[in-house]
Amino acid sequence: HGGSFLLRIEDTDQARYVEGAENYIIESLRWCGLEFDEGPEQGGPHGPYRQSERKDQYQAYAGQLISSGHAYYAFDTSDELDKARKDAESEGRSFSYDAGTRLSMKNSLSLSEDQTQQLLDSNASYVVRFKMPELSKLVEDEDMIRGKVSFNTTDLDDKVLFKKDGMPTYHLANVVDDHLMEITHVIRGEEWLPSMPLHVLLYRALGWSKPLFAHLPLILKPQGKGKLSKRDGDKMGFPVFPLEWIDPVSGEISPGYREEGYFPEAFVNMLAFLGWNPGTEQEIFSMDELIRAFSFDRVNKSGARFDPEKARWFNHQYLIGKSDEELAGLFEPELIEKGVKPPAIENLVRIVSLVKERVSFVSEMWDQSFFFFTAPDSYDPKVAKKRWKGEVPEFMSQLAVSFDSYGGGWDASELKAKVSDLIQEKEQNFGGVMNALRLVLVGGSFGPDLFTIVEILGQKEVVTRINKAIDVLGK
RNA sequence: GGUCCCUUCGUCUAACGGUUAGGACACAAGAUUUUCAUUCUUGAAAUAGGGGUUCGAUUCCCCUAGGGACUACCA
Repeated sequence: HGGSFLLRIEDTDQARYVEGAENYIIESLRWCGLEFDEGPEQGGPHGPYRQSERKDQYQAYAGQLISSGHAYYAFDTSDELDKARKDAESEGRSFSYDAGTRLSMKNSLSLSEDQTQQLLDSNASYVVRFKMPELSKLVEDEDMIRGKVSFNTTDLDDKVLFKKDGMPTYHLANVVDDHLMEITHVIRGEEWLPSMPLHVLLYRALGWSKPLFAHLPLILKPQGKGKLSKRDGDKMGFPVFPLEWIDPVSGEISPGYREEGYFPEAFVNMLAFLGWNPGTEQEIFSMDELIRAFSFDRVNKSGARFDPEKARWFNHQYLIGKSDEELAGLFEPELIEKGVKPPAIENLVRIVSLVKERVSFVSEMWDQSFFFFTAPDSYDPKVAKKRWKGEVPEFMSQLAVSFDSYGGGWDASELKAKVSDLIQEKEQNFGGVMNALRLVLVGGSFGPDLFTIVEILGQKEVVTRINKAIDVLGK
């Protein structure tokens, strides 16, 4: 839409302050490629960007709401509120601080003006509550995703707008800041839908025009009931956080998509398709394509179950879309970590091209290609039993001699022709020999084209491996 | 419990009154192949149930059921 993207930190709950959380949010957005134009670090015309630094404004607006009759002081202690809740519960009802109960509570509506003033003067702690209109009134608003959504004011309660610690609640801070910071679109999770009428009423009470609302569907657990939680990821082995997070207090580590080896493009693409689709059969979208294709009318209303398998698939798609050179660059550090000296870059590029189709993550390339870098230290016993028998060991030693004395061009097709001739000459079974040679070179029954492996390993190494296998597996 | 939102293959979803209900993931079978994968082909798989409205409902309305969210001086 060509607008500005502001990052605002909603840190009005001082009790829940977490060291490093703000930085984590910023780093996560950047990793995803979501660049914001204004925020706490770089500043901008709508600052400050932390609500804790905008504290002064909220009190003024709370005061304005009180003078205009849209809000009131409440002096109830938390003990008194607990008691009211308990009393209601014992009668089988649930307590709601609303038009029906507010006059029996301790607030500037039930108290006289003098009493209220006295409490205020004596520095009694108080909160400011929104005075929900008591007449049954329909609050309707247009949600960009859900269309018309309606609530009745008689079902709504008097929410706290301003806390006794001098900080606003989300409801007040969000409305005030969105107005002051000229926010045009409020796009948030569906869990906020029940708060929409309160927010609409607040905009009206303050005499402001409201932004557009869009309530997005939630991400649900892969199995079972409810929305996706960190526990589901731990249980099923997938991350729920974009970046690894280490809790500064408990030290608990939550894995991240970045650390698991997901490409940010794949992560964003996967997420974009949870609850939205372009209406075409295209599934792989770059950030630019996503920006161009996205529209609210193609966002679904119902929650979307997260599918870890599909997430893997997205990563696979991006992996095979990358150049062999780029992947080789990403794979090289893994080799060093495994204690392997990386081969010449052109060889590594070639190896990568052979295995990229087979994996979803760079980290999986090692399992598919280790035999290019290090001789197998064991032979799959099942394969050995099946393939290393009869005349095979004898033929293998002849093959070793033949490879050793080979003086022609060392490339896959020539070698294949040469070995085929030898097989025919000695009346061997082609498939049987191939499988045995594969066992010798890679240690099992897997891997890309065998003669390509032979070519890449080189004359000396191939001979060494054959002789080693004869030693280990016997003649 | 109350309020609000939602409901198409196992999962993500397409079809904005007329389609043999389409695609993708996962699954199964077959083909290819020197192995394992890849790839290709094929298959199985859905309109929650019941009422309306209509010539005609996946599509519009109502009820039921199921799911989800909220119900804090948290966001």
